[in-house]
Amino acid sequence: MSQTLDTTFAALSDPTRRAILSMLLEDDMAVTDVAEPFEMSLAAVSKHLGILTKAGLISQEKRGRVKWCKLEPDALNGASIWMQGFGQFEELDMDAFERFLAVELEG
Amino acid sequence: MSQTLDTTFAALSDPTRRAILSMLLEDDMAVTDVAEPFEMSLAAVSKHLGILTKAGLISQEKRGRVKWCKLEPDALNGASIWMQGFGQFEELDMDAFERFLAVELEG
DNA sequence: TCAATATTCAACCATTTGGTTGACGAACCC
DNA sequence: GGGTTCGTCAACCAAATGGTTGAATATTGA
Repeated sequence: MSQTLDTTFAALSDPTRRAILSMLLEDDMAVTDVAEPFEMSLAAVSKHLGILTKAGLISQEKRGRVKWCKLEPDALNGASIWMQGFGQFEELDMDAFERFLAVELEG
Repeated sequence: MSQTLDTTFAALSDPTRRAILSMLLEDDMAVTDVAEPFEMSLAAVSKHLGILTKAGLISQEKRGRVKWCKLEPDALNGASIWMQGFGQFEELDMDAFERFLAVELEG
């Protein structure tokens, strides 16, 4: 359990990986398409996807020669419960969330 | 902002640091008392406290020769908003949270 | 069949991380 | 003043992290 929180939070601590999760919020994507906006090698993105997969935050399914990446938001439940214990956070403000994502994605 | 999420999630990815935060949920503590339950040097715990302080998750105030550590739960707001955007998580279940902490603390 | 596409693997590298130890500076108490 | 307690600093170490490149593996399409 503590192991799970370790890997979940560690996976979320990298901006590239958080950006990938945000992208997958829109729709499932192939590895090559996930990698496209990033200024790093495909192999590096593939590693990030491996870390996200190991953390359970995404799943990958190969169809033909392309591997599809899918967000698995339930993997955040444990971490969310843990965090919420530390304060009564405001109700989810969807506008605030989208502002967050906007700032994150523009770098 | 993204910088903040980096340091927040990175700070939370270590089990010792999460345990420290849980301890501080009870009450403010001196550095030596924070270190007591851990099987590592005081210097190591001091480093962890430095990381938590830099992430804004705790604050430290020196009174006399003892330095008091205080939880700063508001520092979790940003991360919480970010996470909640990925799924409509259940309402906070305090029992679930306490079970989490129990498992974490017993190792 | 053969070239192109999609993805990973393996080896390598620099930096960061989490820990150690020993010395040090401040504050307290006898 | 001198020993004790509180906490950090500095130097060091092993292991993990995030990136690179080049070769390898599948699958597709002409």
